[in-house]
Amino acid sequence: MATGRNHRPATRSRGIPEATVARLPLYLRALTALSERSVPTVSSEELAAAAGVNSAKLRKDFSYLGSYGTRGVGYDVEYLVYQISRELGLTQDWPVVIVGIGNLGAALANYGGFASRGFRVAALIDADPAMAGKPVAGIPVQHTDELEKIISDNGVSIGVISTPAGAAQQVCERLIAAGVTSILNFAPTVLSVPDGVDVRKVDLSIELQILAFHEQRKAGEEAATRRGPDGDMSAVMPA
Amino acid sequence: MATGRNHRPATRSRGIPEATVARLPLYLRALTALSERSVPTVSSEELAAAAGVNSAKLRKDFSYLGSYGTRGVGYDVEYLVYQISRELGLTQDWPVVIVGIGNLGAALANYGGFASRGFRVAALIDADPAMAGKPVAGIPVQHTDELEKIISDNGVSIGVISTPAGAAQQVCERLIAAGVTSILNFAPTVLSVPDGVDVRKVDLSIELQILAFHEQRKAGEEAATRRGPDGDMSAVMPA
DNA sequence: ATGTCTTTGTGAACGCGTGCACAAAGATGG
DNA sequence: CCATCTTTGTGCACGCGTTCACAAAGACAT
Repeated sequence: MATGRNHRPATRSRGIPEATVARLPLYLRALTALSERSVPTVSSEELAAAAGVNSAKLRKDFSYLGSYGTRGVGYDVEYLVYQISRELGLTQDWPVVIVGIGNLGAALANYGGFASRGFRVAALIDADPAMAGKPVAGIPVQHTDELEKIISDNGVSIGVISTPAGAAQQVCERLIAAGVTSILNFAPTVLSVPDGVDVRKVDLSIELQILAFHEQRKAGEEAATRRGPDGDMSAVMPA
Repeated sequence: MATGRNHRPATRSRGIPEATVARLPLYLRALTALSERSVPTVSSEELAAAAGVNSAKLRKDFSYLGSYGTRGVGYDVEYLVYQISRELGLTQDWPVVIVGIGNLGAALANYGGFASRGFRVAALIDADPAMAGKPVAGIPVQHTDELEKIISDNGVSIGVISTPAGAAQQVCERLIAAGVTSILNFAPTVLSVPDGVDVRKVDLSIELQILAFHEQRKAGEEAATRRGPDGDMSAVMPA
């Protein structure tokens, strides 16, 4: 059992760096917007600005996918949309299940971004019997007892966990046992998963705490300038 | 106007690497759990396992904060909880506003993790006049017109954006003009912010797409195993 | 056809983050 | 007081990711 996020050594699959993969959806979004405005081609500079990254980085990212640009002109928008979609596996249909239909789970079920790009909410699952049958976002909630059957019947390989922290690990294990190999975890816990299972974590509280750190630093910066960078903190030190 | 996430060069504030800052909340959570079970001390090995990281990494992370451990024994749980809380700025109260009270915004307002650690939801703001006054999570929703007044009256420096993508940039600019310097963005857009403002992005759709990429790779792997690690993919290449 | 101009693709250097491996430090027992 | 044992703190090497800077490639005008 490997613990936590899958930090596989040398994650490079077919030579595409993980950092690049993480940016592809960003490019894809910008390109889709251009495509809807019927823009035929775009330069690395323009696209980089739209995606909020450095243009050299963007070109290097694309170079991992192949040489899809034309020098002196730029990139063909439609072609690039197709190539990135294919690379990300969005040309196929990905059924997902959402487990834990509380406030967050319901919000996820209603989130339009899921359905938009190849992802289909195959089922909503909750442990509360009172929820069973109740429709959320037009999909009836099913009870946890059905979990294994739902996964195998629909060929689900991606699961979303939005349960309370206490239930997450157990749900995770059941999902994996039933055949799920990718998990998006919203519960504030570290999940232990076997090798070969990918976990991505979204933790609202952690994001806020990171912001608080920087915020505090900004606030303390003017005061710290007085007597050097390392203010004396001995007053607050306990015995 | 810098575009996108604030990738400040040399983000190290007081010598604490950004990667370490991102893990501190993880350690804090594990330590809090230990504290509640009245565990007095913990070794780097144990704590690392609980947080899902390498023990060497954890020790190096703590070394940036100072020498808070005792060789041969481990770390004092209570003391470490205090030190990390202080470092993250969680010993003070952070009022936050949530702008955009749709499904996601409501879920965030109800999320317990916000209130738990020094974060207080000062106000919920929505552009829909029909929402005004309606209580969500016990807090009455206020109209966007009040945004500037709310920010300055409450001394808010952290804002959460959970509006549709189209409204995000405009909301962002109003927040910043009113005094907000840290933003947690749930809208699927790249935000342009001036220097000195921190933006963190949470994008559900992007996380799913990254999972899909790895999922697709796994699916293609068995086929690729036949003739070496770098399977020839020309069959699926379009003209 | 040739020259100019634009934009891509990439070699190379640099910096950050990670993990190993070990010395130093302190606890504990005799 | 000394020896042993545990666990921290860190020097060092390595690899990934980012960025610069430029040569190669192609479009386009003349």
